[in-house]
Amino acid sequence: MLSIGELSKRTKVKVPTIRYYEEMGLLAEAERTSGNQRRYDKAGLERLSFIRHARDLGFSIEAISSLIELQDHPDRSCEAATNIATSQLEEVRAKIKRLRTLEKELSRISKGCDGEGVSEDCYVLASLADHNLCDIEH
Amino acid sequence: MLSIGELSKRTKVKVPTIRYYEEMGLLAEAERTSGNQRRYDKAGLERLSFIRHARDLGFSIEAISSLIELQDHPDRSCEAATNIATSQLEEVRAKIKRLRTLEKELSRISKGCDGEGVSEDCYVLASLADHNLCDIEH
DNA sequence: GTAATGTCTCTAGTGACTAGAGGTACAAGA
DNA sequence: TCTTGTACCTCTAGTCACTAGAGACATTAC
Repeated sequence: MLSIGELSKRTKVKVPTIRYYEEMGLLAEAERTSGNQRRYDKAGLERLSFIRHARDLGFSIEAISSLIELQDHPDRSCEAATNIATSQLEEVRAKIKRLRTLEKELSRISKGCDGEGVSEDCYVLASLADHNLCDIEH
Repeated sequence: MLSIGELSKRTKVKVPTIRYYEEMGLLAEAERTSGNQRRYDKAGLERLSFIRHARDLGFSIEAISSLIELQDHPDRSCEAATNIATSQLEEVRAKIKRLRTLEKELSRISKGCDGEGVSEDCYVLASLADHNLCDIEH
């Protein structure tokens, strides 16, 4: 049985975050010692690893809740899991697209000014003040 | 002179957000009518447009504060502005990089399961449970 | 037995807003 | 001039996914 600190080290999830996940219902309430401290078994470790991995991939707590629901019912169709993963993928792609636009614009703005002048003539500030100076819609 | 609602329409910044920016010190405290309602002039409109544009480009409130400081002191070197823009660009690039990794991984996971089986055999769930099934470090 | 470290609960803070309650001001039409 | 409807005011609390800190108790190593 692992203490919360040991579990934290193994999963690289911080101690308060583990407690937070328990509060949010992602982790089952842990067993306790006579002194009221949490103890975790292999199942707890695996579930936390699952959560951590899903969070790393950007899934929301809510999405992870749904995925765990499915995990706990191995007989259910996995369509829902695939849907969640697909919509997460779409979100990621949309974010990338938007960030690429920002990147272009920022790089153009940054290049426009060498930082050697005075702020009155700064192209960075001028660009931010006047959207018409932008090449791209954003 | 514009009411807060008119300013909101022109800049596409929501009314409570305008009040929030004032509270955060991004916008100067607006003039008031005898009945205590905010009124804005051209300078207010321009400043809010600046803020909105910078927020659209992902600058934090804090970064925008610094940029406004510079705007208000046209004699200062614009090096700081260029630095802020450059570091924002770097952040955007780092985010894109990370999201691309996620995209690859999610797309691989999604493709691995057609959603037609039962969750016990779902590749999406298996992948999330076991990081070793991942191709890429993330 | 004692000291150091770990753990407990609870509250509050983060960033950038958003929502809602309860009350007041303003503009347009009768 | 009065009324009605909309806009506006302040204030508090909620969002997401944690993070920080206080003050008290438990465990472990020596």
